[in-house]
Amino acid sequence: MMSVDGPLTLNEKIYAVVQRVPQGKVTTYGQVAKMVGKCTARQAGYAMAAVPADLEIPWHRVINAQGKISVRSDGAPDPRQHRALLAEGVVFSPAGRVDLARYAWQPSFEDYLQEPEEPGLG
DNA sequence: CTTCTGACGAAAT
DNA sequence: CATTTCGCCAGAA
Repeated sequence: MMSVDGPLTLNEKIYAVVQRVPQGKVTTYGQVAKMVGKCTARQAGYAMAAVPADLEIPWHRVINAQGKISVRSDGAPDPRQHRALLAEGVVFSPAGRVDLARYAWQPSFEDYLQEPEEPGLG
């Protein structure tokens, strides 16, 4: 079991959101961060870099706001991420970018762990 | 305990 | 479009 200081650690919240990204769709670090709530795109990136091999997180569906696969410390993007997306039907432009207007995941209100803004409930 | 490193994004210049 | 600044979690040594 993982130790937690609250219901979930920040990374666990991020993983929970990424797990909701459907096949054939992509999301961005910034989008994940907003859905998690108190989180930044940077944190989402850190979390992706720390995805436990135990968990089955569709981390390959998380790309940057430019619609491109982010490079790792290697200096180049992981080819496995590119292949995984192609296998799901995600199309890349000649520049190696994904059309976010077409493939970006459109989450429902319930997909959010924490409302990013006043939902108007109270 | 300290130090280092690691999948980003928005705004200003 | 390129560069700079800020944001500030988690694991390893």
